[in-house]
Amino acid sequence: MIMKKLTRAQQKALRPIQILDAAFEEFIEKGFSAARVEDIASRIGVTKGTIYVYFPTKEEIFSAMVRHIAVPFEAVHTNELNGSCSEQLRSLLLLCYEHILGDRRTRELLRFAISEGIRFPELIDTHYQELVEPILERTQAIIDEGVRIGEFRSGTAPFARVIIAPFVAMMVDVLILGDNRDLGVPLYIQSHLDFVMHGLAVSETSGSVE
Amino acid sequence: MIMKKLTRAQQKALRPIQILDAAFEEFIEKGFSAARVEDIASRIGVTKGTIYVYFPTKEEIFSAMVRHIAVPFEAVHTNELNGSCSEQLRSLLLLCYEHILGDRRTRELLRFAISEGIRFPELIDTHYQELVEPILERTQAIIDEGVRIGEFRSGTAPFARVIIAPFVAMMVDVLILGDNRDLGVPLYIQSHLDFVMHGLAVSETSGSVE
Amino acid sequence: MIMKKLTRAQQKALRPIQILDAAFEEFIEKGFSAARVEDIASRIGVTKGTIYVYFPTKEEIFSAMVRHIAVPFEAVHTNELNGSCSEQLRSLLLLCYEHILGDRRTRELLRFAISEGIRFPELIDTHYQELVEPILERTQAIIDEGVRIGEFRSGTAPFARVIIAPFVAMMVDVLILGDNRDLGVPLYIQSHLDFVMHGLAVSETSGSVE
Amino acid sequence: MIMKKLTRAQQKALRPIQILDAAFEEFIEKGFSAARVEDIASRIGVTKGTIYVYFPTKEEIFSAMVRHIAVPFEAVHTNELNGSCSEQLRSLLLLCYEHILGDRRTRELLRFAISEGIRFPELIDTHYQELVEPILERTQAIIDEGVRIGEFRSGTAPFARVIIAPFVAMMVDVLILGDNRDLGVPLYIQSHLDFVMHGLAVSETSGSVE
DNA sequence: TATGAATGAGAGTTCATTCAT
DNA sequence: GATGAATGAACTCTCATTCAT
Repeated sequence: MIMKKLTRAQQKALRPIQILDAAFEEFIEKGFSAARVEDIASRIGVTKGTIYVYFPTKEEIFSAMVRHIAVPFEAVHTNELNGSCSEQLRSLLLLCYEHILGDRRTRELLRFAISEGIRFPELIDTHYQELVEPILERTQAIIDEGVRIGEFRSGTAPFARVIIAPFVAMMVDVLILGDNRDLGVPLYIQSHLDFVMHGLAVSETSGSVE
Repeated sequence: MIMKKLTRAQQKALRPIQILDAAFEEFIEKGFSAARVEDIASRIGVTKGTIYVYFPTKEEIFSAMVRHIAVPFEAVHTNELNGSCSEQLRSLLLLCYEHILGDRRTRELLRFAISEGIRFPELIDTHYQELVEPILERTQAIIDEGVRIGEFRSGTAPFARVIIAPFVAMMVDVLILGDNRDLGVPLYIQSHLDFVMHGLAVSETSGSVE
Repeated sequence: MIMKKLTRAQQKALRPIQILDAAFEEFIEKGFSAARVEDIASRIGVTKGTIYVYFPTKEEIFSAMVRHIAVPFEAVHTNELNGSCSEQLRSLLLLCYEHILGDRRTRELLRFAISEGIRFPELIDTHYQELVEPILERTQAIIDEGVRIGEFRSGTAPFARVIIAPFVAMMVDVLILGDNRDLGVPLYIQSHLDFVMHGLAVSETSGSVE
Repeated sequence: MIMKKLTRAQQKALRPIQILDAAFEEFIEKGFSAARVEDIASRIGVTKGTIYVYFPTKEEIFSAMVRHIAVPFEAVHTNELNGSCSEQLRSLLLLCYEHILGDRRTRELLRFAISEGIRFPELIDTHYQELVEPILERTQAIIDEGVRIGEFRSGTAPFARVIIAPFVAMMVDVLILGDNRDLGVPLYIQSHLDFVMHGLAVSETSGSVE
């Protein structure tokens, strides 16, 4: 089963992906400027000259890497969400959390948007298009439906952003503290869901709060 | 009133601060690695050499700058919050929002924590100690009190983090998109507050939601 | 008549020549150092590797190219020159001018001698042996004969070099300005010939000039 | 009298000139592409970083060097030429020859025009403006006057270029062979002058030559 | 205190050359 | 014979840092 040697053609098709994966790690650790092309090369056991066979500049490596990791968060659209609107929203949020904790790529895209967005504006667009907007749209759709059928109370406009916010905040925590530390994620998620459900619920006693 | 010439002593006391302010701007725009000591110097009309009179290395400039901008978010502790727990929480959150929109320093500290935290671990500590923890503690205190006196429902533990989250998410948006774009902040804040109040309210009908 | 496919043997025999022709163009445009082996290859629709099948180093390509283009200026010896010595000289000079304007190879050899002669001393020898000396010898022979039979006046020694000089100067102009610009060549040639004839003529009034 | 140490200010004013002089030598020996910035630096005992304090790119060093060496050949205009037109022309040509043999700068400018003119078009302009045109203009002026007063015969138009040509051809010889070889310059000059005088002389016997 | 010329250790990039396919 | 992926040495250019003035 072990195939140490790939054919030339296989190797060639693989190289750009290997490079971008290696670049991903280096850029995360060092940032764009501090990352060295040679270190990217070392990670996959080639010399820096090889990198330049596939990409003309370090900038291009970075941009290509962003495109490489920014796979659209399709699950958010394709996943069939069942049950009441509450249940759908709950499923959607859980889907998001799984996505962070499992997929560094999407999470690190946020880091790049924050740290390199000024120099790579495309990054910002990519981040919003691939991650933020899909989630916001789906969320808002569920809320709207919930409000329409009377399952959720009607309220102030940009609800979706607020409802999604704890998920974003957790991404930030993971980015800063790393995913090996215990951030109390399960309890946090529970709290988030609990809160969302209460916040959206049609309640009689809430009239006087605001 | 115009004081064109400062005494030498004043000048001397001022320089480090000028440098750190200039460094702050450069590090935001370029990041630690890409920022040039010479550009920091240019911003205050001196030359490279002068910077090294006050700081031994670029690393030191960065660290000192972080300490310089990370003024503890004291308002969060000193401000007298009046009224019911709801009102106090509301005041606290509004205080936070004012803090983002008015004070780039605290906001950019978050950027540095995300972008340079790996290389400057102190940054992470600073960010949590100066910004995150004070807010969380005060928030939690209010919630606890609210629960104790029956104003808020009792719920799952890390409530404070969830309640603060929309504020964090907005910081991230401002970091990524800049503060000159219209991010719909007033409405967002209203939505956040509205949501928090409903989520914490003691409601009768919410029993079946989760 | 159309021969799209050459036999392998023909192809093989052709390649080195194709390469040297392509190399000639590249070396003219860029000079030895700046010319890229890959660009030479592109010109004939092959890849770098192919070049190295035929030539071991870039230096060798250059040297071989020089040998390739430095076809001895045989016309200058073989051409039967008829008529008086004046007429012969006139024919010889016209032959040289045709040679410049029609044949870039010889002309560019001069460029290489000037620009790369220091690093490729053989170039200098080649240039003198293939171009300069044949012309000088033939010229001097005609002059000597003219002087001997009293058709030309006798004069100072290195006449041939001086007589040939305008032709050299025109080569230089073409090298510098390119052969697409109008350099007034026909008139220049006329002037050159006119001048040579007067300069060599046995005159009575010229005694006092020097 | 020996001053090993110059003041800072003196040193600084000197540096660019030192660099350009060193660059001149390197560019002559190696050509633009093959010349190394580090070698230019070594020649004046500094490191390559120093070069970049004064010039932003190698291209700029080259261009600045060309401007540096291309001092207009003013002697050709300012020198008072006395005597008959023949004598003036003779003096002018001798002036040119002195200029080649004494001043490498002007001579090497011709080499650069030939070898790097394609990539640095300004070089060509400079060479013509600073060297070629001044000589041609002055020469033509003398010829015209000589013709006007009947000292020279009238002839075909671009006489000046032809008359100057032997001087150009000798420059080329020196460029190719170096100025340490014995090129028989004195005799060549004598022959050139002799030829020019005969070629321009008003002669009775020359009618049948062309 | 401030300067800025000089340094030198890199970093990005290029390209002649090799060699397995 | 032809390819082109890979190499690695070399080169240009950058910039944090030093230090004499």
